[in-house]
Amino acid sequence: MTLPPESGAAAPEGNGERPARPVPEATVSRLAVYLRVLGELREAGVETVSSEELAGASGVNSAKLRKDLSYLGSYGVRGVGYDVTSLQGRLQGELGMDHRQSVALVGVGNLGHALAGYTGFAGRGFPVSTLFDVDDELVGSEINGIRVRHVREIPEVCAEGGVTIGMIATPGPAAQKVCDLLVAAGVQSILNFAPVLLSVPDDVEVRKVDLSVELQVLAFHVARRHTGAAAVTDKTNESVVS
Amino acid sequence: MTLPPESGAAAPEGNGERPARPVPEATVSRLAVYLRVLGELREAGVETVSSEELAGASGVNSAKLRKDLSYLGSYGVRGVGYDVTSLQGRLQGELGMDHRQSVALVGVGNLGHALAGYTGFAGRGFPVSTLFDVDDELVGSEINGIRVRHVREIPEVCAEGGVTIGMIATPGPAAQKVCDLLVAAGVQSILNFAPVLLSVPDDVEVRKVDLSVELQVLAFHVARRHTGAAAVTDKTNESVVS
DNA sequence: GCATGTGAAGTTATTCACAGCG
DNA sequence: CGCTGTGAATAACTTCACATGC
Repeated sequence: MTLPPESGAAAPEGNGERPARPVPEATVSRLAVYLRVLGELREAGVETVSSEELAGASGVNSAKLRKDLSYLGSYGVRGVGYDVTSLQGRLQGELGMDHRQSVALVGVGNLGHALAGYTGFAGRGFPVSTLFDVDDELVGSEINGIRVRHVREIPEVCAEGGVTIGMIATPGPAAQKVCDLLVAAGVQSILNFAPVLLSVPDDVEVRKVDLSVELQVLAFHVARRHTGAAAVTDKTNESVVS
Repeated sequence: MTLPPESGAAAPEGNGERPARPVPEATVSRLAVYLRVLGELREAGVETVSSEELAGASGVNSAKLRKDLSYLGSYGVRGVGYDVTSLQGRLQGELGMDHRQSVALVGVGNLGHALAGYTGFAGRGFPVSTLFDVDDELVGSEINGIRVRHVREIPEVCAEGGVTIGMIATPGPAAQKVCDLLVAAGVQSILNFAPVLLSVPDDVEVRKVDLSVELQVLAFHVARRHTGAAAVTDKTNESVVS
């Protein structure tokens, strides 16, 4: 039985905003992608999409998309498709965009500086509200209009500012210490760019972005091609063939 | 039948360096992590690790680690563990680090600039050898000692330089065009930071890093906690509990 | 008629648990 | 003995295929 543990009263509507469904982790990241695509569609004036179209624009197949959306309940119209605006709203709610999200970034070095200025975050509902660093040269300065504060201020500032998400872009050796400070400040979601494994209480969610790992996976495939082997077990490909 | 499809004529060589095993995609990214940890261990003077230790330091459980390594053949000693140096060498080979990898980065804006200066790449065997941009202000200048060239030069420069991996850090709208140029130049592995779906021939491997998606996944979990729900189906957690 | 929503089947990945070897 | 290596069991995820309902 692999079926979604259907949590009791389904309450299709009324205004029952909460089927309390257990969304698979793999689905969550795709929902974020669908949400971006829906935004583009809406800007383009599209009012309705079929699963086929939305899936195509998101790089997945339509069955997967429908299954993903089914975890949120039924929001499509048979024979027609999905209303772009209302599906967008539904996804925003599901992905926590109706709560205010406030992001703190620790480590304003090379990468951190770029992240602080990355317009993609604010544009997508994740304004970086505070910057932290240990470097006294930087503390007190402003980057992209945001003042850099000293790492030791993390506890107060994060609590005051209602920070929900912390990003760590420090050198590896500093990351755990910073992480501990964030956790102590009540931050329960952390995006870690430092190439180290963070230890956290298990009510804290950590996601790691490791750029070297990404390159290494690509290098593996380069090597495979030269070895002439059929490489990997996988099958993930809907790319448009030239 | 889940067993490795054993690809026909196995060992062309004398000393069986290649079982021609089909490494699962999920395993590949973890191998990259193990490789990093092994490097750290070696620098710390450690000569032998058990699967338990290496797994702990990598954030996975030991059964998974052993299974992962088993795809490369047997390199451990029962009752003892793995020799750090030789396992490191084995992984480097498997991950294509014995081929020369040369990385081209397209888009030297906010994020691209940071990537160009990211020491983690060169340090881990992925020197960024060439930068490209369309901005005439940038073309001709140097960043981190690397000259910025015009995007239209991609074909020649990539071919000459033997570029094996392309990184795209342009704004979304430019990404597909850049991607086409890279592909035309023979680049078969691309790391895409632009928030768009790239179309490529299916002999080209694309990996996408979407920072907003990462944040959104975290936001989802933030929202879940406030909803008090048991959230997700998943179970991916080996974080050290405080 | 047509596209959604979903059980059921298939595939891939993880974990268990223990045989086998140093 | 202890720790590796691995079949067998479990779980997660994907795809199929079709009944369902607009």
